[in-house]
Amino acid sequence: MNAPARNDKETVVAAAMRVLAENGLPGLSMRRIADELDIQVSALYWHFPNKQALLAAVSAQIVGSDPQPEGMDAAARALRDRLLAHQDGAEIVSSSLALGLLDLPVRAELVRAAKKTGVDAASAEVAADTLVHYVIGYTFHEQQRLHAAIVGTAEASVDLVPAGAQDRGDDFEAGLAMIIAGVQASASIR
Amino acid sequence: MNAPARNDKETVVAAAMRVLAENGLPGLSMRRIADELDIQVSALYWHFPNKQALLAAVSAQIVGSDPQPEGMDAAARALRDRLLAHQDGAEIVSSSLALGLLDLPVRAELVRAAKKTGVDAASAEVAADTLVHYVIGYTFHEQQRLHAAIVGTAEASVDLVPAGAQDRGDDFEAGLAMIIAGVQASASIR
DNA sequence: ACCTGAACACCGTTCAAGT
DNA sequence: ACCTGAACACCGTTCAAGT
Repeated sequence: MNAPARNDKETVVAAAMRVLAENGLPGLSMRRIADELDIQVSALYWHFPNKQALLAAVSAQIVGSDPQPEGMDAAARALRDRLLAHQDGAEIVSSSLALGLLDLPVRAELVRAAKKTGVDAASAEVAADTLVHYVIGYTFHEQQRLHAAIVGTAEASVDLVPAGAQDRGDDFEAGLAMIIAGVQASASIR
Repeated sequence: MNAPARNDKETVVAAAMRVLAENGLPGLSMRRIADELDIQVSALYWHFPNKQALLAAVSAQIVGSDPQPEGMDAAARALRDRLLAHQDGAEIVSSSLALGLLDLPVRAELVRAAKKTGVDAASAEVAADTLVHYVIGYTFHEQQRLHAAIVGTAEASVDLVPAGAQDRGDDFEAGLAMIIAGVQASASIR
């Protein structure tokens, strides 16, 4: 009855986002994405050369496009919020980034903000990368624990979760403040 | 001719380390480990409940046991060296750690060294975790790029690799110094 | 205590062929 | 330009049965 499915990169990525939201990264298989679109798995390979390329497009969607809040702290927090907004967001972005398949829009703002503290250009790049590694590493860890808590026996009392989440956020802020203090210390040396 | 294979956790982990060294994490399958030991895959499940548990034992081997160098910088460098000594070491350790299946011996020394700078106990924990996230995140990124460079077309000129590796190490040191400066700055505030 | 053999329910990727 | 259908070479995990 329906006309045969006609998709493009955009609709494929949108389907992948839906599968990710429902099944997480372990459930984000090419077959499940194809099922979501009511097409054969092999059809996906017309749109993307392989799964990593598709995941890179998903990553780009997760980290969003240009308008970034100003300042190292706000930019770092914005990245963290984007990652937290999607199941296993940090892990997906981490691997796309490591494979060099993803440009992180927030990095430019981190470099800009670091320079404003008075460090030289090379140090600003280092500061940006250090912050990115911290935010992704911290959030990855956090999301994995969340996943383990869900998969593991549902023994954790429900009312401990919000309290734990608050602590996690506080620890994130404390570590972030430490790194920013380090950047500023590097600036005042010169 | 041979007596039937009789293994324990130790020999299984040793076999896994050999498979990892030769094939990397993507090639570290239960079947390949079983082949290395000349046993059936199912036999591995007598020794470990699942693959993640086996990977946690591999991770423990990678990060080594107790004697750690003193000082935040030396301890962080020691962790990095351990990760770099094994293919995909950072990725394996990262996931075991996130799943709460691995104790990092170096963390205790990082906490101890942080306290020596004069920060309070809570800040010392935050400092240790921040450093751990940085080291693992940085090294993960580095090892993935290395892998991508090998898999990708062998177009990169060979003489650029040592130079690039040196730059990577320098950037690691610069970021490390920044975080440590941040810890010391936190200490001098109080 | 440790292993075999067979099965189940999946994977990513390729390729000729269709419209 | 986009999709089907079928195949290839794999996965992790379970389970009854053997010694």
